[in-house]
Amino acid sequence: MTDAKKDYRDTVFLPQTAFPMQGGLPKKEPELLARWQRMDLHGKLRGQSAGREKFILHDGPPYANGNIHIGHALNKILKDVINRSRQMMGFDAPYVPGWDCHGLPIEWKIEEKYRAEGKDKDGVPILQFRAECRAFAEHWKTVQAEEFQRLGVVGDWAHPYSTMTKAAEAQILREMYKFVDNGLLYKGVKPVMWSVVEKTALAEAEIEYHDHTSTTLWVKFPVVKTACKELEGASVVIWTTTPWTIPANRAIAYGDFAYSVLRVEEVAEGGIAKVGDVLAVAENLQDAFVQEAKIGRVSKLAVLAKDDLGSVVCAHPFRGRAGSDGYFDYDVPLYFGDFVTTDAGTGFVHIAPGHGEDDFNLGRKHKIKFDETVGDDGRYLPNVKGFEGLYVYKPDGKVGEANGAVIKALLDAGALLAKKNIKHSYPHSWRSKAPLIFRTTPQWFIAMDEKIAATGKTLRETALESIGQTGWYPGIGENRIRGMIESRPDWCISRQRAWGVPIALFVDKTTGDVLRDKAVMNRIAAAFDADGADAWYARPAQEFLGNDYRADDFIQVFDIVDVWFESGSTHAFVLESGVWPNLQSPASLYLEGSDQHRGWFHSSLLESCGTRGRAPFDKVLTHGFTLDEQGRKMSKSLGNVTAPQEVNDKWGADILRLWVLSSDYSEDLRIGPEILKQNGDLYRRFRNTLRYLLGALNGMSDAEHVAVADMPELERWVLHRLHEVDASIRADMAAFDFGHMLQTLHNFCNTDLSAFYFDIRKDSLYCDRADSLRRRSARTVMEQIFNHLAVWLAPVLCFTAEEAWLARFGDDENNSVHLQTFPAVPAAWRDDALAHKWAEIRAVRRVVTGALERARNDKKIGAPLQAHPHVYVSDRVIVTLQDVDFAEICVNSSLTLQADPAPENAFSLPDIANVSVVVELAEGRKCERCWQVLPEVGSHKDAPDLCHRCHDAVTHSGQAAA
RNA sequence: GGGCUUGUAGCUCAGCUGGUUAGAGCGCGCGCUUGAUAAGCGUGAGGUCGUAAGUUCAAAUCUUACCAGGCCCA
Repeated sequence: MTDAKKDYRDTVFLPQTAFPMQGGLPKKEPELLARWQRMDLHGKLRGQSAGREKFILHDGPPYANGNIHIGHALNKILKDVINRSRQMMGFDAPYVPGWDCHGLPIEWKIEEKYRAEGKDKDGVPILQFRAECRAFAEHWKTVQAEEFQRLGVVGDWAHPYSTMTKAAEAQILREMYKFVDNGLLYKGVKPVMWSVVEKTALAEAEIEYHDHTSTTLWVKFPVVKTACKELEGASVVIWTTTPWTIPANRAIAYGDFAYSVLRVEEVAEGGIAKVGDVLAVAENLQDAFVQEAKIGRVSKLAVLAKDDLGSVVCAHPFRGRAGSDGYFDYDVPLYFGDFVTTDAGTGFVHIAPGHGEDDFNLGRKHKIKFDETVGDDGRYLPNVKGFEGLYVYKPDGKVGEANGAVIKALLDAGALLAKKNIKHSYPHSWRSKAPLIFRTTPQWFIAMDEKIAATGKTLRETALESIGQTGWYPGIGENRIRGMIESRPDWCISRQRAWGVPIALFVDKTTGDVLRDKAVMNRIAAAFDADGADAWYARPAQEFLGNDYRADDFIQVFDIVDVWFESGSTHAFVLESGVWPNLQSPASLYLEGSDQHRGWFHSSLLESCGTRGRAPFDKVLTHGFTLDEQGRKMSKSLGNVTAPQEVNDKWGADILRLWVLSSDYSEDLRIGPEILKQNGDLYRRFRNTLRYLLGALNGMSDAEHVAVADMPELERWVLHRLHEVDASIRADMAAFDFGHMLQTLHNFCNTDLSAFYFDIRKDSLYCDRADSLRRRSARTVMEQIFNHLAVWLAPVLCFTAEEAWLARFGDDENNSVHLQTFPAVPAAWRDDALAHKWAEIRAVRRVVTGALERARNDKKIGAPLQAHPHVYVSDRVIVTLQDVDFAEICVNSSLTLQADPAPENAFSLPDIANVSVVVELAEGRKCERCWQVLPEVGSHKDAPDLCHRCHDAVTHSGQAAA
């Protein structure tokens, strides 16, 4: 033959596209963001979908006090994918992002700044302080908005909501007034951690634990009433680390374990017990007690169990005390407490409901009456007769006289058995470092179990009903929030703080009643409309009260409302307000981390049930938390933190989005370098599929289109798959099952397209004449694949799908994949019989590829085009395969199908019966253009290296596609 | 300590109401291709289903305990 073979590369239609293989996302994504901004994508979306059925995902507001972390990214990405997919399913899905701006963490930041400047918060005018808090929140709101948008989140970023706007503050107040109107708001008391130095309550996070030396006491409480003979004339022994709480004692708690009744037979040196005393203590603490109390010898009279103690009533050790005017003459009953342990003490816990959490709860459970005993300055109040005015802690934080006075009184009463100093961990103020006390304070509550006049139901009942009417995703969320609502106490909505919305009420100084005058409340709310909540601090009380009342007769309430009440009211000042006319209430969906069963879902549910009688949402979806690759919590000290900003810069936001959707977000999600790399690989498959399609569609025009009926079976099978995939992923999107959707899409790209359809059609695409029916059919179908795939991927890979879309349709600024809806799939594409047939074809093909692999290992062949498989199958299968070009399907140059019995050495697969393959070399020479090995090559004098097809194609090259 | 919850190949996930040798994709090894080429195709090796008991003819799937996580409380 000729020496120099002709190079036919230029006559082959190789894929051509400007869409690069490498994403370069960190650089590309900001460009696309700027483009969306320029073209006002969000505005176009809204305009385009006006009038459609609405889907309202109401944003739960993040707290504006720092950069976003990976958990924020997870949350916002998930919301964005849901919004985008609903939009593309044909809904109008407007999204208004929001921020939670009031609250303690921001106050702390400003206080911290003051401390650094040597200033004291209390010396700063409150309006100035609030202004600084506002500026701080505003700053972080701006930062977070940037960071969220970088993730590709589309929404009304120009008009977000926040809890600190005037309109929001005014509406929050109006929501509170609704609870005044419906009678659920009441004033009660609650024990809090109190600093007598700062005269303020402290939140959990403001408390530091340091060692502190406390005087501990063992004290007798004489039994005065009991059904248990063994306890007649005996005393119950309690142990306390806070002697000053003894005057506030109202009960004694016992546990579920054995108690001994002991008779003192002998007192050791220094002991103050008396011979003949009969004392009850927990059995396994009795030895320690006997030793501490310096009791020489005891005899055990009896052992009692939990049930023996239920009916016991003691007297307070100060009963009948001179100078107390009978103040202590009440009964001290015994109650079971599940918090009682035998770690230390006597197994009996003295209960002062005003001075401890467990104490308060037990008191509430048994409706124990009690007084406030200690004032905000740390002194006993006047009602504590005989002790009034004594300091528990002095204003300088030092121990006051109260302990000493109590100990002396106990000694006088003969009730003290022992005392001892111990060093233990004790709560202190983070500011003054002074020790704290538990103290009841007046607070505002929303009642859970009072009937609302309008409905005749309690808030708890209404909330529980609403839970049943809400769709919970995953379903287990319902159990969780139901349990919480069933068991929660009344909602304490007041805080003694500065940065928030004041509970703007007036309380009558003489009656203690809340002023419920509509005119006054309206004036206050109007002032909030005009000036925000600052009005409450800036304007004189008389201005609100008008001419009907005198400011001197009322106490103006300066407590602020719990921030959970604020965010629980977002449905009112965002969805219902009319400020965003796109929105409506109730929301279709609330979506947050599973911690919000206790937080935002919970407070929104209660707020809305109390004011509107139903939940503000139809569905609630929760996601898990982000952990590192080992499933551990992320922390700076472990060095396992993945920051979204870093992922954006290294991989791109599309990879982060892919990570969210490829994970099972209903559980906790893991993230780290390996998982990101994996998602990078996953991404490449999607990107390359789009890229191959773009390359294959180079120069495609409508003139090339082929009617479905005229297409080869392979193309019609692909259309069937499009139909199938479309149905599957629409169902997935509706059910928020994006993991399954992504898997379906990935398998489609991977298994159906890349490894099967594209692999087979490469030959036709590259080498057939441009006007051939086969090639035109392939391009017609590939156009459909592209149009579907790009749109299917758009909610998840919002940047890449757009990039591909523009590469195909031009970057006219009105153009965007995000303005598309999922294209309709003609029902005619579905062909179950064809699908069944092609499933069988692919099964036989697997045996062929297996045989080719063995031939390759035997060095018999290299590329599949060198091979000519002899395929031995049953008559039935021959019928299946006879009207398709099975050589083409297996990417071989030629192939023989035969129904003969297979030779001994034929290749077969265990799971595919009656199919065996023997691989031979294809006969003939390699066509230099299409690389098929065919006997005909050499028969054309003018082109001795070409097969018939290629000769024809080259001869008619003028008709080649561009 | 309590409530809810999770634990299947290196990774991300399927495995419904218990029933043949536990699946997929990725990654990894090997081979092919060099006309999707920092790509494509084929193929192979990976799991005592957290551990231990129990129920059952039969358990990843049911029960109990334990271990290791997570969220929310205390």
